[in-house]
Amino acid sequence: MSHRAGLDQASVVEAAVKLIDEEGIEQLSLGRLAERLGVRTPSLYNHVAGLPGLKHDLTLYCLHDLLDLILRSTVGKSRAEAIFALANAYRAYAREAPGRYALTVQAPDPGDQEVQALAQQLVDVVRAVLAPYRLSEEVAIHAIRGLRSIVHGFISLEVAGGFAMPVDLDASFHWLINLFIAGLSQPTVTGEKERIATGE
Amino acid sequence: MSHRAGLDQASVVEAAVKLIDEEGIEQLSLGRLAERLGVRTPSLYNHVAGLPGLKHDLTLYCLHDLLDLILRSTVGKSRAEAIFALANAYRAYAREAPGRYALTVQAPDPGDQEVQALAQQLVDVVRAVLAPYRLSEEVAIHAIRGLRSIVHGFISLEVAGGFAMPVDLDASFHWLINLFIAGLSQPTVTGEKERIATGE
DNA sequence: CTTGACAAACTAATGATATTAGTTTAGTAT
DNA sequence: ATACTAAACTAATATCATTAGTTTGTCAAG
Repeated sequence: MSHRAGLDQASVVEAAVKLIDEEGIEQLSLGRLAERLGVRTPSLYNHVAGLPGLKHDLTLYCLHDLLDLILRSTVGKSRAEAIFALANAYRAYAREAPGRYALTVQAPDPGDQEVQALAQQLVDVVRAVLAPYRLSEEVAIHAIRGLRSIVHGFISLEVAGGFAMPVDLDASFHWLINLFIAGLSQPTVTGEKERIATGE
Repeated sequence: MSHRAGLDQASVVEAAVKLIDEEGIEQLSLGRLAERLGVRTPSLYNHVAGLPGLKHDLTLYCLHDLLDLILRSTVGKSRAEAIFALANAYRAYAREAPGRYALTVQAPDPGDQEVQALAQQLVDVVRAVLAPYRLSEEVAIHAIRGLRSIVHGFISLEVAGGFAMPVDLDASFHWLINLFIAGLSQPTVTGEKERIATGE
């Protein structure tokens, strides 16, 4: 039975997802993956374009995964409820599958149309969630970037173990999202030009 | 002149800093570093404890570097001015030296006292900058985590090329920091609401 | 001035890793 | 049955980190 293991691109990518979920993203190598699949390393080249190709395929897989989760979490909700749902879904994904989350954040090749399209769809969900606040086009972009920064920043520091202090992480996350939502409803933040020095 | 290159730990670490500044963190390898120093790879083991040891030493170097910059940027300032100064200094560091910034953020080994101490000093600067807002101990921790998340999240997405839209990044960053500051002065965010509700 | 110790550099070897080239073979279509 | 295709293989190369053991500057003590 050593010949014809019956692999294809999907089964290889799925095995890789299992590997990073169980052993972490840093343990991902073609050798380990081949071992799990009962196959020699070079055989994988029949299904993925080497390690870079595998990572690309994995990124696509995880972006789909995450997009699906985010969509499900926010459907039928609006305003604060939707923002909390989105933020919590992101954070839950990163906690459950840190390896997969890392793949969704890695620097996308600007020339990669598929990845760009999925990343854009994620941005569009954030945009839709913020739509009820009726922000100007420019402020809307600030807010999209802001919410992504907050969520990603908190999650990164959390999974990296950057928060050592003895205060509940859920409470801190909730507090921060709440601060963001409060800011969205404040005219001084959302519209009028501020006059605070940038501190050069 | 091939023997006795006259290296020591400091010169090796400094050469590594130059390497990651010029070629990026992903190009850091003992082979490349040795080549730059005109030495064979194993010779580096006389000065650093392999690649992990080198990264540890580099992390220490960069944390010192960043802490110094942050301290200088905020001295003599308070409140909004100090927060903007801190945030801008962080962001400037990450833009000028992405490789070095990445080292300051990588997951610290909980057992590493030196790194822990420096990370704590950075947190203390943030705490000091937020002190004038007279937050409760718990809210202060939320705010410290929040500001770190915002700054780190924005910077990460920015250097990863995650912001593709045609709106000025400086303006978005400024908007977000401004939102945070506005939130700090809002009773509903900082926790006054509960105290009022309990009749104090 | 010689000598010996130490440390800095070396060579050589090992083991992971990714990758390519070329070969065998199973499954399928003609 | 035959031939094509694609999936798997073996073999080889290159890069990287690491360890072991060896040579050789440098410097200080006699």
